[in-house]
Amino acid sequence: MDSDADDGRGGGLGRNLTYGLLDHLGRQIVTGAFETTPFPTEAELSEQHGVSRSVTREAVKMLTAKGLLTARPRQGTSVQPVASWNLFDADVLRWLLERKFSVDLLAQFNQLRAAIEPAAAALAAEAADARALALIEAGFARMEAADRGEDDGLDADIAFHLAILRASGNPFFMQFRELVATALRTSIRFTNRIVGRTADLAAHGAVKEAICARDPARAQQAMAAIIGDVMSLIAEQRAG
Amino acid sequence: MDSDADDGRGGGLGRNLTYGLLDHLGRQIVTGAFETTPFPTEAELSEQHGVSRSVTREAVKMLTAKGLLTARPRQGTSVQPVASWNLFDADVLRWLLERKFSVDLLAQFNQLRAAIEPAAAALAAEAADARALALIEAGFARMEAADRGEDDGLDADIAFHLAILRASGNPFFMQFRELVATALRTSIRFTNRIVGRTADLAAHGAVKEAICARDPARAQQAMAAIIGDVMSLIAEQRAG
DNA sequence: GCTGGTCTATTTATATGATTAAACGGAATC
DNA sequence: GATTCCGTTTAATCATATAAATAGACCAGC
Repeated sequence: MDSDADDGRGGGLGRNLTYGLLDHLGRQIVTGAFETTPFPTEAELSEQHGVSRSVTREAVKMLTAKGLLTARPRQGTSVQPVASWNLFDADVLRWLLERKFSVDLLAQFNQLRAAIEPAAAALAAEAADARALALIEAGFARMEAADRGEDDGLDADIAFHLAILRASGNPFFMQFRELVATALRTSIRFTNRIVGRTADLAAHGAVKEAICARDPARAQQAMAAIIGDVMSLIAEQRAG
Repeated sequence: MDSDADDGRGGGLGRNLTYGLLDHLGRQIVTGAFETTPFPTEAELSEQHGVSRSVTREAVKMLTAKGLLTARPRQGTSVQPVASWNLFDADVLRWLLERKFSVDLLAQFNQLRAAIEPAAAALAAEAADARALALIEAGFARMEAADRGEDDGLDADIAFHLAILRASGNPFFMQFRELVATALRTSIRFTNRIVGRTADLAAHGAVKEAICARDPARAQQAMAAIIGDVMSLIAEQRAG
């Protein structure tokens, strides 16, 4: 308990010892802390972090459920290859994006967005009910307000994109809500000149209009333009 | 040769008591067993399944990590709303698809495939290396063999689609490999007349050719045609 | 020397108990 | 009526013991 290794308590994530350890180990794993050194045994983890074996085991089990670890008797606990990590777990994605900040990973995530969000916009144009449309319009209104300096640009942008994913009516597309929010929020440090620009406002408005007009093709195209714009800006950052 | 990802005992289900309980509870949750009745307490779970509290707690922690449960002192453990389930966890998806067999869910998953796989095919046409191309060709060769009755049609179909996702070079697209495999394998009972048909062979060949020719647009279009075909067949099943 | 089995040490897996902390209902209080 | 306080319930945590699994050392037999 006099171990100063886990003094980061009190943070929002440190809801309890298990979640604190989960977060700590998750970060360590994605930053490659155990690429050269073997993953500690239960006893070592417990001692290093000053917690009981129960806490250690439950944190390890959660990391196992997220695909980061595997544990076998006598062999010990070891980090799984990246291919088996569940990148669509919000915790895992956050750890990955927060680690060093990988522009490559952000670019790859936006390749995914380029596939997902236009399709979601098209579905939304077909299937959105009144409530979903209202949320999209509310999101856009916030972006307009942000443009006038009356709201937060990032929050407004996120709200708009999440509203469209929700309006798709497809639970698999809705699943990306948390991931997109995480990615946008985590990457703000790097791309804060990108989101919330005036240029975006027109493009977002075009998406909103197309969905309200029940025009899937136009909605898809307009959303593709937004993501394409973001991707080219990331490519610029990458080059220069 | 036979890369048995699943150990003899049904893929880690009966690997130990914790995984057994995890699977059992996961199925119960997605089938709605606790929609009316409250989720049991630790002590009740332990007693009902004849296992120790350690096993119970660790299984609950894994289900928590997958977004199915939440636990708080005094309030007990309770099932989370479906919106917070991690549908991109292979276990969760399998439980969902196996439960009753939901055609709606299968249709929605194929809406996702319609967004993902054409984009992956386009990326593959741009980025695939020699090894990735070889895997795609091997997958197609297996489909041809299956058409002659010399291989399993489902396995061949899965191998082909997974090879393209891998060839995209994007870890987020690769993430869908396990999910697509799970969905195809689980839905075979329902759609076994769909996969492995002769008509598919030409469409799959077109995708392969386009990727080998480094033609992203054509690869995307050809893949979209395949998924579109599957979707219309599901729609038929649904109607009739 | 090689082959095959056994034995042992190590580590996770499981069981069990006791204690602590958090959340909530409701009684007591103002 | 709102607030404070207390008791109950339950998960959270700690601690310890035993079981199971297995990698690697060891050993017998040929």
